[in-house]
Parts: sequence; C-alpha cells; structure tokens
Amino acid sequence: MAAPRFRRRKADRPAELTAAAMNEFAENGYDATPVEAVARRAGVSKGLLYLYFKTKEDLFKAVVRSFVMPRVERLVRAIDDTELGVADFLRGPFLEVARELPRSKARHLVRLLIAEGHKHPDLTRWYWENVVSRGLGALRRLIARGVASGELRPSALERYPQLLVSPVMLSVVWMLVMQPHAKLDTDGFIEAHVDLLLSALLAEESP
Amino acid sequence: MAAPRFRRRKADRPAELTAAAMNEFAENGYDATPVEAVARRAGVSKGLLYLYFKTKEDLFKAVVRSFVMPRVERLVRAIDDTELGVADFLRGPFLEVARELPRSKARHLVRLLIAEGHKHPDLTRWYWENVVSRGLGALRRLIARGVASGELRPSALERYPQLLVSPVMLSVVWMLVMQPHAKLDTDGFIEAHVDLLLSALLAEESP
DNA sequence: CCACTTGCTGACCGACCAGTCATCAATTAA
DNA sequence: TTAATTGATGACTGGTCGGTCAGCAAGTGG
Repeated sequence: MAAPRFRRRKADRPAELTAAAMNEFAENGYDATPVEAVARRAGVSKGLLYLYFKTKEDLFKAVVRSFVMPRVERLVRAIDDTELGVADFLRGPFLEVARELPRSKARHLVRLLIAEGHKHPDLTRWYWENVVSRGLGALRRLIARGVASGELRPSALERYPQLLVSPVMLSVVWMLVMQPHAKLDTDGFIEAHVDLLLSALLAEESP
Repeated sequence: MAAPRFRRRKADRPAELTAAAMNEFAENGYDATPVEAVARRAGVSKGLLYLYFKTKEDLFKAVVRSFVMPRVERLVRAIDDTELGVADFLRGPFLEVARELPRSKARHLVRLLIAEGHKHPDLTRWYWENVVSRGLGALRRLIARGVASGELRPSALERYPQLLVSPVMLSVVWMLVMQPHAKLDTDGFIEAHVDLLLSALLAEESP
C-alpha cells in the first residue's frame, strides 16, 4: 500500500531530465532557469540531476544533442533519398519542414543557441559539424543534382545554399521577438521566397 | 592642484553610461553583466548609475533606444529621399547598409533582443513600432514606387518586404554563432540574394 | 529475514549580485 | 568665507542559485 517515496529508475532518468530541461529552458531561457526547476519538473530532486550531469552546462549540451540529432538525420536522409526533381522537392517536403520550424518548440532552441552560443564554443562547434554543415551539405547536393540534370541553371545558389534557408531564419526570429506585436504569415512568406527563387533559377518553364 | 576624486558631470553621465553598457552587454550579454561592471567601465560607482536609471532593465532599454534610433532615422530617410530607381537603390545604398550590419557592433544588439526580448514585452513593442515597422514600411513604399513606375512586376514582394531582409538576418545570426567555426562570405551572400530577387522581378531587361 | 548496494533526497555552503542608503565632497549661492 | 545643495561613493542587505554531501530508503542477493 504505502506508496514508496520514490522509485529507482536509473535507465529513464537522463531522457526525462533532458526533456524537462528542454521545456524549462524553452520557457525561461538558460540563465534564468534554476537547476532545481528542471529537477522539479522531472519529479526528482536537484541532487539526483547532478548524478547524471556534471554541471548545468553539461545538461544544456545534452538537451541540444538529444533534441536536434534525430531531426537532422531525418532531414538529410529525406534530401538524399528523394526521387523528386529539385523544384518538386523544394515546393513539397522542403517547404513542409521549413514552414513547421518557426512554429515548433525547436525555435526556442534557436534562441538558446543565439543567446548562449558564444559562451559555449564547443557546443556551437558540435552544432556546426552535426547540424548546419550536414544540412547545408545535403542542400548543396540537391542543388548540384538539379544543375547536372539541366533542371536548374547554374547560379550563386550553388555557392550559397543558405539562400534557401534565410527566410526560415527570419521567420524563427520573428516568432521569437515580434510575434506578440505583429503577426507575420510565415507560411506565405517562406513559400513566396521559394517561388521567387525558383522562378529565377528554373532553366526552362515547360508548357 | 590635488586632482579631485571625482567631478560632477550631470549632463554627460547618461550617454556615457549607455555607451559603456552597450559595450559591456555586447561582450557578455545582459544577465551575465553585473551593473557594477557597467559603472566601472564608465569610470563611476554603481550607486551613481542608479541615480540615472531606476533599474538594470531601465538601463537596457535606454541602451537600445539610444543606439538604434539615429540609425533608423537615417535609413528611412535614405529610402524615401532617394532619386534612384529601385534596382539601383537596392544594388547601391541598400546593399551597403545590409552588408555592414552583420559586421557592426549592432549585431550584438540583435542577439540581446533575441535572447532577452520575450522578458521585456514593452521593449520589443517599442522596437516593433520604431524600428521594424518603420523600416519595413519604407521598403514597402520603395517597392510600390518600383511597381508603379513599371520597373518591377507585381509580386509577393509587395506583401512581404521581409524578403529583402532575410539574408541580412541570417548573416547576423551566422556571425554571432557560426563564425568561429565556419566563415560565410556575407557580402557575397547578401549580394547574390538581391541579384536573384531582381532577376526574378525586373519587368524587362533593357538591352 | 537480514545485510549490502546504490539510486535518491534535501539541507547546506559559498559566491554573486541587484538595489539601497548613510555619508562624503564638489560646486554654487549667500 | 560659509552654508546649502546635490553629484557621487561604496559598504551593506536580502535573496538567488550552482554545486556538494551525509544519510536515507528502495531494491537485491543470500
């Protein structure tokens, strides 16, 4: 009967703690979140958290890694495995992901990286190597394929795949900062950007 | 002779303090900067700072206002007073400002707004009304002029003047987060974006 | 049922910091 | 020269928080 005051669950704790931390950090930011709040949210004491993570910074890194990693995998694979032409892929699956990001909880991670990144160089380096670099690399391959097949004309897009991503970045920042005061239809905005880009870059419109 | 231990300089203090705060906040962020560090940098005591600013947040707001206001004025006037056609303005003065921002100290203000904005709704509201809204408004007028004169064809750019700004946003964030690990030629990137946009939107290339 | 291991707790410590205030000294007016 | 004013100081307070650790109790093996 007497419910035990706690239960040993060594295996699940780390994931529970990073999940709790993700939520807490997203709501209040890194500095402003006491470690104890994370522990409380995970239904656990502060001391326990320090059994699984050496420092608060350590926890932060684990949050980023665990949240971001699977999403990147999926995206890169989607780009490399697609059977679609470039235009169809951009207007289809790419647009879908691009439109979802500014709404998703992940946008708060972007805030954290911008806000705290410069204090954690090894974290941003990891982020560069595992997220940005791989994502841009996949986009670059997609574009190269389009140029090789004659679907796209050669252009600066080959050098700057960021051209595809910049409206997503702006949308994320807009949602984080301006949204309470001024709405932006990020869906329409991002789609308009892709359309304009394609209209400048499609080699030939077939009738 | 004996140099006095301090001098009364009521008039200059606020500007000196906001300047010192701008630098300190840019280097370390808002939360991580003790008020005393700002005072020390301005060569005064902490107590004095509290004679001119009621709270630390108050100081923060003053920093943003004093730093941003004059620059917005200049930009909006440049757009509204130009004699140039849209394409020439975008490839000329606009490009110049757009390329400078990611390098300038102002990029750190962007970080502060992203990092701390959600905790200071009245500040972001002020920023919307005095910076973003006015800047986008001026761009919108520029575009409308171009469409009216037949230089540009009608397009989503009229609805989303943000299309012109998004690569600047991405460049700023890149400089803040990724620059130590991976260089981006933000000049070339932003110019490429403007070129692509114009090549999609110029009504007719005259020979 | 007992002894042993170990996941877990929560009180505690030291450091830091926003904001206050009693006091001082540069300046100004009398 | 002196008195009144006020710009400026810096020690202090109350509170917060990251990180520690001595001990407790849930599980485990005999």
